[in-house]
Amino acid sequence: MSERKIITRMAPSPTGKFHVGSARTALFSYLFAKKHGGEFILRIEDTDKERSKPEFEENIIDSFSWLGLKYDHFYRQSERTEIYKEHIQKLLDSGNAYISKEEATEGKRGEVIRFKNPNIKIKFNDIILGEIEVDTTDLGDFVIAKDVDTPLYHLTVVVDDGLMEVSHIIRAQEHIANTPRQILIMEALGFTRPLYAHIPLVLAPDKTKLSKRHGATALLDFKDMGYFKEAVINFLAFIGWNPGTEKELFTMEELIHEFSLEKVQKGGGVFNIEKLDWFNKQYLLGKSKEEIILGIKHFAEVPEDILDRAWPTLIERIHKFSDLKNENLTFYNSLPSYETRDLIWKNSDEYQTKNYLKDLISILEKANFESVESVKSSVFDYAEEKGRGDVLWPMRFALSGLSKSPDPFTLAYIFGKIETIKRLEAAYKKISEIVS
RNA sequence: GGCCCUAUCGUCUAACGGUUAGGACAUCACGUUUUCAAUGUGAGAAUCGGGGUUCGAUUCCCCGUAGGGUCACCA
Repeated sequence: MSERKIITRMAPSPTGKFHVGSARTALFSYLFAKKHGGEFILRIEDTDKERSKPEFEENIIDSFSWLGLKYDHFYRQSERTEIYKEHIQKLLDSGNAYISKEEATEGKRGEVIRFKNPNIKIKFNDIILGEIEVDTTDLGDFVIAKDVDTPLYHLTVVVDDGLMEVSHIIRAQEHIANTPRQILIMEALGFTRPLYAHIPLVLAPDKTKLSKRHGATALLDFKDMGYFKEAVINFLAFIGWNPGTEKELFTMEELIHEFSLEKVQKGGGVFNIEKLDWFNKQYLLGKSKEEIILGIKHFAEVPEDILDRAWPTLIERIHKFSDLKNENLTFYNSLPSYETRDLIWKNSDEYQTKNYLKDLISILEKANFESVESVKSSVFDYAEEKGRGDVLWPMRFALSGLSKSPDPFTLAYIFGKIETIKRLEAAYKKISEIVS
């Protein structure tokens, strides 16, 4: 359609932590540019001196770098005041804007610069939504700057998109209402009109726009919770877009290759954290031992020496590393404390259990602890003979002290012979006390 | 309220006029299992309502209804 070089941009304002919804917008913008061999711009919209904060700009930059969204150009609007000044003057000179005397009230100045609204109908063709027509009369003569040195959003956006030759404005649907007035300014300034693609909103479970009041919404919170960036990207890409095939797992490269604005949904999509967890689990399963151990160490305290054997078990029941915090893992570090009676399986009794424990100790003293399987094979015949639950439950309980835990063979393998025997002996001693 | 947008399982979605309306997440059941988890198999679950157009509408049009966005000297 357009023969212009493809240039997209993400233009966040540093007035809060970078949001997952914004991250999704940035991702789409990035994917589209890269798919077409174009450029992607990150532009910090910090004209509001009161609300803009350096730490939020830093948060935006960190967010981009975590996700691996590399931008080809970086701008900061606060450094472009002269440029805006020129254009405001141009508008003033051409009669498209004027200095307006206002009633100076609290927080408002007595003089602002307003755009002279021609009161026409503006029609634009949104790539996702189709044709949209709005009568700009309702907009009135809107304010574009407080004074020549203090430009406001609509003016700066138009000037920058024009000067930076942005070809496709890909932004959230909440900006639809802004589009007509920006087109008005754009035409007054003589810039080439870009193409628009307003992408659907990311919604909270209550179907309203996702915001701070809906729990974790800052992108980097997800990093802190131990989610993988691949999972977050994959998940975010699937809110409002899908490839039309049944493939669900996509790398960034594959997304770049497959992405198209035509397949973007019109309506908003709920941020379904359970699906994110599922994506994360898929990526977790594909991670290297080193990466996994690193993640585990970050969120849980498990003795270094058993990690080498315990890691596959530790990630079995989690979706993301922070889930480890909800697991009871203290038994890995020290001898578990438990009620002696809990050692006894269903219909078994303390006398039998005591004997099982004793036999288990002698069997395991001769056992091979090379693998889970070798432990299992040494114990299993005995367990079969006496009753699986009767033998295996006390063995597992002696090792973990928990009614829910990994199986006894795995536990024994993780702990090794010495620690395993030690725990079984402790259990034997406990049960001996109530038997005698 | 004005303006604008949207509408398929609970959720993310497929279908580009003709399908037993497909998949995924979640849920449930069953199998496996000493427990939990994992895993395997299977099940339930949707076209907002009403009119058209058409031989035929999830699909196209209109009207309702519902939901959302936006109405700053913020971005």
